[in-house]
Amino acid sequence: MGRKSNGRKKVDMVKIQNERNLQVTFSKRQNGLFKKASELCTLSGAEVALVGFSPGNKVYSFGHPSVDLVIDRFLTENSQPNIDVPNHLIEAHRNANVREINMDELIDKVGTLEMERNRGKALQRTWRDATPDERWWKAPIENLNFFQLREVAEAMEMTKKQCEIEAEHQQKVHGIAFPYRTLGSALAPYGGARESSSNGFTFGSNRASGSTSI
Amino acid sequence: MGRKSNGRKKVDMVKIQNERNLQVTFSKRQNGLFKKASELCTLSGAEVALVGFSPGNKVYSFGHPSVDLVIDRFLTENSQPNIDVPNHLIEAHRNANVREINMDELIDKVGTLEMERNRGKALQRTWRDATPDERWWKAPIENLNFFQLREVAEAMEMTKKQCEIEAEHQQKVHGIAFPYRTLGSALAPYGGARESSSNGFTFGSNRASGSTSI
DNA sequence: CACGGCTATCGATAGACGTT
DNA sequence: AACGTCTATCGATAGCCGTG
Repeated sequence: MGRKSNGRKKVDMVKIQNERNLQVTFSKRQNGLFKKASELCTLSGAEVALVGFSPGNKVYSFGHPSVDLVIDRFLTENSQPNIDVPNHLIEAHRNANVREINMDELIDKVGTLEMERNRGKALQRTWRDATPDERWWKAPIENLNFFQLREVAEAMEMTKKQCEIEAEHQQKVHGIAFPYRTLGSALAPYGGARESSSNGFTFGSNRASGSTSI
Repeated sequence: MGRKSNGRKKVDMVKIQNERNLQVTFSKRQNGLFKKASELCTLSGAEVALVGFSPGNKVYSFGHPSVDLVIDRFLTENSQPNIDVPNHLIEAHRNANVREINMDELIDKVGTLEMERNRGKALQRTWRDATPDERWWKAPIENLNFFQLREVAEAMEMTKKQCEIEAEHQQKVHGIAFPYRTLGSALAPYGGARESSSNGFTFGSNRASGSTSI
């Protein structure tokens, strides 16, 4: 009986010429790479940041605890030797310190996916013909993949943490109590308590190809 | 006769407890991750930067064309407040059901500022008069009053819950566990140690104690 | 503590095809 | 164009042992 597939075949480690295969391969390996990074973080608790640009120049990134934190740390601990990164960028980035980053991350995470699907080029051809009113802005959370969900959840956790800290501060100053100490207890979708690890996941955020109006 | 090895065995995706195994696994997977990243670059010609800190806080990195170049590009393009989209996200949620509205609330209450980072258009009306370069970087949570914080926290809680539910669903479908019950290690500790970086592979050597942190 | 090597498995994915 | 699905393989690696 004819097999439905000849199965995987070895491939030369050279740039793929076939445009279509390149796209598919990039997509698959892209996910695989993220997964690997994620697993490494989970298994060893290491901090990892992964950023890159697809063949189409779309940005994609992954980070644990977050891309910004890791990059920041990297730049910081690496500033001694020196680096090419313009100082103003480092500073700008640094200004987005922990507290702020969380919220930024959150927004990024949630919006990122949709962003990628809406912005620039992609929008022009991919979704232009499709009814824009029902495409991307349809189904938010539902469309996020597992890793993205984790990222979102974590981003929220961290942000909330900041909220609590900030609230606690305000309480000391204004004397108002904050009712959300350990919200974790508020929900119980799962049976038992779980270990909380974390991973970041962010798909093509901004940027379109060189022809965009950016 | 007696096998020299029982062969590979499946391993749970949770932090490895055995210190030695953790070290070995990190080392192996670390190499694997780099290799994957490298292959992705070769096959698709994508630009990738990978930086991280081992459990022992040693720096390691990989980059094509180089870590610095990619990070630089990432920071640059990420600093450009000219991406537009989050809008849709909001509207999408607005049109959606209750659960999503939470995210709306969240973004509405806290996101305005941060969103400038991703929306050039919004910038025009809300913060156009203010120096964009300092506006959206500054003050997110700090500027919220107690009650706003409460709302934010609550919104996040509900949204997170949705994430968990959704994740639970995905777990059933994809068989991936969702490790988010309570925050736990959302905020990773900051160790010290630096070393290395740039082109190709670079492994951190021996640690340096001084921590730079923020 | 970081690697090199070995074996038996587990996991990732090239190809082909279908779906949104 | 980006993803999901399926099959047959190829590649990565857990567990062990040894070396620098």
